[in-house]
Amino acid sequence: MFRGRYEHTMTKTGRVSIPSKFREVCRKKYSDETFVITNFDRYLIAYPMREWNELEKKLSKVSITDSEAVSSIRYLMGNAVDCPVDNQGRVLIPQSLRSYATIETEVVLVGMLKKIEIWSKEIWEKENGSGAFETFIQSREVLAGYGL
Amino acid sequence: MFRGRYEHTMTKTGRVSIPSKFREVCRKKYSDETFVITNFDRYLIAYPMREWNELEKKLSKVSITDSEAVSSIRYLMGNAVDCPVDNQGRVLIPQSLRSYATIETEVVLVGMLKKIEIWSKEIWEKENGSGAFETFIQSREVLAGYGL
DNA sequence: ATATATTATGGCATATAATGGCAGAAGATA
DNA sequence: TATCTTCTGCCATTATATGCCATAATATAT
Repeated sequence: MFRGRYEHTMTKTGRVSIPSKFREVCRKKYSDETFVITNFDRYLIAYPMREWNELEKKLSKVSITDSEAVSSIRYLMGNAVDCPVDNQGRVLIPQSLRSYATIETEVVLVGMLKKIEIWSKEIWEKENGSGAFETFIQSREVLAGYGL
Repeated sequence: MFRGRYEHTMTKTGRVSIPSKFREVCRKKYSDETFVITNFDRYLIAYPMREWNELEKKLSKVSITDSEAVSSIRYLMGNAVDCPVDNQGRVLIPQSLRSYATIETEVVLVGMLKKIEIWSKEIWEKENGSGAFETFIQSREVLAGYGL
């Protein structure tokens, strides 16, 4: 599982190094080093290809006549991009996703179990900077519902 | 599976480049680079030939006595056009389909699992532009019914 | 502490993608 | 048959993506 937080810088061409611990998870657990990256709220989510394929398998059962479901699929699939990891351990994040998440140079990568979140550092600090501890203390009881 | 969204421009002669990632799916998964394009809603759908054949197989089970189904089939089949991909990776979209989807120059291509949607950029932005995320959040529960 | 390996990242060269332009081929129309 | 239109192949250009090498920083081993 992916865990931990890393701060990396993006090159001018839009490439970001995947932390080596994450790549190790890719090799050992998924024996594949390709991610599918999509935008979410104000940040990006990178799924290992296998996890993404599971999702697609479910989505492909949806009838083309179910227009509400189709438009959700259109959102998910339309924003998804294959991002293979190169020999230097980097992915190219396409312009569209960069501008969506307002990523320019400083990037925060967060391991989130089966996927990775990619934030612009600026937005990360706004939403998860100081105050994150207090928020955690206040809302962690909800985890009780999951056996914690 | 086809995924991702691309904005391309159509030439004056009505040719549109198929994104290289889509062509790669054609080669690897379908080992064929011909699409069948038909109109659907206010946009076009391009099926790889093999997927189109599957669709025809299902449609051929419909009884001629089911006049409602028959007229839907007539619509789908009557507008379907074979569109081979040329050496530059482009397809010619016939005039009839272009005018149906009001495509003039700017085109949005969306990977939708086993098929591709082709939108005029103008209509795309009206229906899927800003606010798409909010719509997605609101309607994604429908996907829960499919095990997501 | 020093040597060695690994990681992150910048820079550059090359390949590929997208697409405009043009010319000949094929087909339609008069 | 002559003329016009649309289709199709090919070349050229530009921007972007990709591969590779170099370096600096960090971690690991001896």
